[in-house]
Order: sequence, then C-alpha cells, then structure tokens
Amino acid sequence: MEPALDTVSAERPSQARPVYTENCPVREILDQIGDKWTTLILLTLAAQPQRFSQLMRAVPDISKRMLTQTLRNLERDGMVERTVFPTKPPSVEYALSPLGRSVLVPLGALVAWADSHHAAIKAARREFDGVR
Amino acid sequence: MEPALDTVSAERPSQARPVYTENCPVREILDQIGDKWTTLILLTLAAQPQRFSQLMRAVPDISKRMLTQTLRNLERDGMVERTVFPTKPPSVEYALSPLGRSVLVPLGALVAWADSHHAAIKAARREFDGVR
DNA sequence: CTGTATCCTAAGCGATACTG
DNA sequence: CAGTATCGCTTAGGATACAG
Repeated sequence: MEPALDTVSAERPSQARPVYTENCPVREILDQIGDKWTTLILLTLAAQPQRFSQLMRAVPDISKRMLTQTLRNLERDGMVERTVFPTKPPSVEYALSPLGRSVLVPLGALVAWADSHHAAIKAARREFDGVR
Repeated sequence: MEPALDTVSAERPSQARPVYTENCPVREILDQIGDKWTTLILLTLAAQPQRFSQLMRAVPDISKRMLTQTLRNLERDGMVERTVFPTKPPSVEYALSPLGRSVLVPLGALVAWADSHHAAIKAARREFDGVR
C-alpha cells in the first residue's frame, strides 16, 4: 500500500507535489470524522456502550435525525456495533467495535491537543482581530 | 484548566454525563480542523513553506476563494504565518508557526490511521451494503 | 501574482409529525 | 423506545469577474 503522506519528494526537493487528490480515501474518512457529530458520538461511546436515548442525553443538542444518521454511518464503516434487544418496547445498544476503539487513539490525541491549546488559539484570535 | 474528556464519572459509573456542550472550545477547534480544506493545507505546508500559487497547485481542486479563506482562518488562529515579499508582482509565503507544527503531530497520527485502515472501512461498507 | 466581491447551488442540519 | 419521512432554512463552498 502506498504511503499517504507524500511530503517532500526526494527527487524534487524544492517543489511540493499534490498531496491528496480528489478521490482520496483518506479525505473521505477525514470528512466523516470531521462532520458535526461523529467525533462526539465516538467519544461518548468510549465511556461505555449506550442506548439510543442515553446518547441523546449525553449529546445535549443533537437531533434524533442526526443521531440516527451518524450512528448508521459509523455502523456502516464498521466502527460501531448495533445490538437490538427484543424487549418491549425494543431497546438498542450501540458499542464501539475494535476498529472504533482503534480510531479513538489518534482522535483522543487530537482532542487532547485542542483542549490544551484552545487558550493559545483564543489569544491568537484576539491579537489578529485587534491588529487588523 | 479542566480536563476535556469527561468520560466515565466515578460517582455515577452506570450513567454517562454530557460530554461536550454547545459552546465548547474543543468543538470549535475540531470543527475547523474538520472542514474541507484545513487539514490538507496544514499537511501541504508541513513539507515546506509555500507561496499561494504553489498551494493552489499542491491541492488540485481547491478554489482561490477557499484557499484564501482557509489560510486566513489558520493565520487568525496562529497556526500559519504569512510573509509578504515586496517584489513585483508581490509574492506571499505561508509557513507553519510553532503552534501549527504542534497540531501536526496528532493530526498526522489521525491521517496515518485513516491511511492504514481505509481498506478495512471499505470492506465494512461492502459488507453492510451487501447485507441490507 | 495574490487576492476580493458577487452570485448561486448543493449539502447539512434542525423541527416536526408520524410509525412499529 | 427507537426510529423514519418530510420540509425548509442556513451555510459551505464553487464559478466567475474584477482589482492592486
């Protein structure tokens, strides 16, 4: 498999080449992870498997529509497993799959970075907005 | 500063509490990193500082409008430094700041994850789409 | 060469009502 | 409880034309 990160090319050290072109699978994945809810759901499920209504409460401002949609996409990508218990009324539990747990490592690192640097970013913004 | 990751609460082990509420600074940062172009620009600048037109070539399908906008946001957040050389016609160089280089660590890890797992994801999708 | 301004479309998402 | 269907708004973002 090709390495994704086509950075400085040895043959042409002064010229960067295109990195990710249009139908790049890495782009696709990043796009989904970067959508409004996916990361939040993954982080919430990291704590423990949870039912639909628990997730609704854990992510206070998500709509049923978007929760369903996000969960379906995650299930489709093999990151989340969905289990239906035939109680009445039915209850459904969502849990991270091994793949889902594995993405949590780099994702958690990114969240940790955001948490420890958001003060610096806020300061940079004030500076920038003040200057111009 | 509070830890961002409010996962399993010790007091109420069977109940997850809300993770990130609406005006969470971590959400803001993730939203920008997760937009269509920011990560691509950061990765491209990781190779070397580059001029506007070089970036246009390096990211083949970005528009001038979005390149400008993404660079401005990154500059505003203190991740990218913009230097104007008073040549004629003017040339402008963009480079990562220390903050920009620091985010590249977790971001690079995430990209590496995406690269090494996109085959598994594609397989999961085929499975899912085939079953239902 | 490095932008800015305007217009316009497509996608994302929320609100609401309905269903097994 | 756990969804689905429909609607309509809002925003992201592409195309194009213009400017310093």
